Amino acid sequence: MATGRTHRPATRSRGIPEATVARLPLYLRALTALSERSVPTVSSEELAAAAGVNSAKLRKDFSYLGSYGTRGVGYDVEYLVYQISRELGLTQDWPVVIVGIGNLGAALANYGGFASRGFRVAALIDADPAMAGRPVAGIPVQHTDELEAIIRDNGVSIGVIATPAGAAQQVCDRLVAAGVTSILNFAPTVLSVPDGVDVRKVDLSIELQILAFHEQRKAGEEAAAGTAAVPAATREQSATDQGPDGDVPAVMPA
Amino acid sequence: MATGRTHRPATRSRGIPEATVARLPLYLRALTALSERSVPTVSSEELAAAAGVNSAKLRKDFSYLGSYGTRGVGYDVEYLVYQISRELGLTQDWPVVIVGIGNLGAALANYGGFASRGFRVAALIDADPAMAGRPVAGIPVQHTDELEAIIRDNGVSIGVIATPAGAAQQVCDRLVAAGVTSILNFAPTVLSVPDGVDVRKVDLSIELQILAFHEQRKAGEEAAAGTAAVPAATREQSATDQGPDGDVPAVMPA
DNA sequence: GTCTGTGAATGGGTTCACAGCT
DNA sequence: AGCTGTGAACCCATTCACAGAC
Repeated sequence: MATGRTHRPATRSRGIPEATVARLPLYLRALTALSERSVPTVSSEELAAAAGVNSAKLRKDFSYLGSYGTRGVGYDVEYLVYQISRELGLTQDWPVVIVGIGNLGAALANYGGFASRGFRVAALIDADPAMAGRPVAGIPVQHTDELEAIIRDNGVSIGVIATPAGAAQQVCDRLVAAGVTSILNFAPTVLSVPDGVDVRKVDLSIELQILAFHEQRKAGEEAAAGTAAVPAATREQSATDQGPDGDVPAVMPA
Repeated sequence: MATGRTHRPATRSRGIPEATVARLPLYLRALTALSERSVPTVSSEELAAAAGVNSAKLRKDFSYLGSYGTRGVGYDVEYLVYQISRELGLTQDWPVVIVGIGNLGAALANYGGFASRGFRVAALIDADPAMAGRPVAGIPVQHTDELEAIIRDNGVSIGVIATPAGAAQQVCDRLVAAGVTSILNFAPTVLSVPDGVDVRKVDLSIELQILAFHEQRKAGEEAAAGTAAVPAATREQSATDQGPDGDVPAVMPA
């Protein structure tokens, strides 16, 4: 779209590196913001700053998708938005179910970022009969008994688990048995799944513990450096590369 | 504690790899579960399975902390729990503030995983005057105006941002100015912070987009492989190595 | 015999630096 | 002259495989 590029993807080889995949949503967000401001083109330097990465990495990442830029000029914003969306599979509609409608489940149901990027909350499911029928974010909560039917009827392939830890594996098993092949797990447990099913986890307390580690380190160094060697420097773009596994999240086909 | 080990940390060199740090909380969780079941020792193989990693990685990780195992036997559970806790800085109390008490903020406030691991919610802060005084998770919400005073009075160094994207940078600036040096950001924005401040981000929609990418890939391959080449295999431990930044989350001193 | 701790080998990802297109 | 695209170098992380401690 936009400037009619005549490129064919060329090296449409298999395999975009996992680390690159994990950054595509970041680029997409930055590009969407530019698009809304009607900015027509952007350089790797500018876009990298907006996404919080360095420009060499960004160019390398884009090189895996194809040659979508123009030397001496930069990237066409609209065109890139389209290419990345397509690559991520966001040009199609993904119905998702959220299981476990506590505070977190409700937060997820209300989260605008889903709907805006091709994800549609097909159903909210909770084990508590008292929740049944009650609407959350305009969607009525259904009972766990309906889980299998909901998955099948809506062709759901992505499930979100926001239950307590104790229930997570059981819910996971049922989701998988019913046909779900991608799971986003917020429960603090290691889920086991069959081959071919992807699991990504988000764990709030783990993130805090990692911060605590660095925080402790800072405190130690400060003490070691005499009294007040506050390094507090000038405001700059933070890199915070938490990538795969916190780290580079390599979602692997289990 | 437990079996009096006489080791000195020996190679107590600087620098545990970031990828290792990101896994320590995982090991700690698995160990805590074993501890509750009063299991005295555990082999690298068993513990690795419980944490969802392979045993070579686990042993290498532990080797960075020191030689805390016993060849031919395994690791003393209690002793390891203590060592990892200490390494992560969880033997001290970390007061945290949560800013933005919507559904997500409330979910975080109610999340048990915090309190159980040395984190104490020192205050909940929201910009909406209507929220002020209302208790969430037993803690009264305070108005944003109080932010600086709360940080200073409680010696808070870790802040959690659960506000809408638009408010996040501003909140971040105020937190940093007031003395916070570690931030966990749930708002879908890139935050810029001065050197010396760590930021980790958790982005729900990014995780879903990564899943969608793999989901799309699966669908494509399935189609390519004729009709129904469902690989669905036997239930096994899922690796799902999402490490740094989704990837290996390298929290870097910005 | 068992299981840890770790050098060596391998593999991915990031960064550098520049050739090549506009 | 400017900015992309990419080989090459570098660095970090994972995996292998075994020596060494129990």
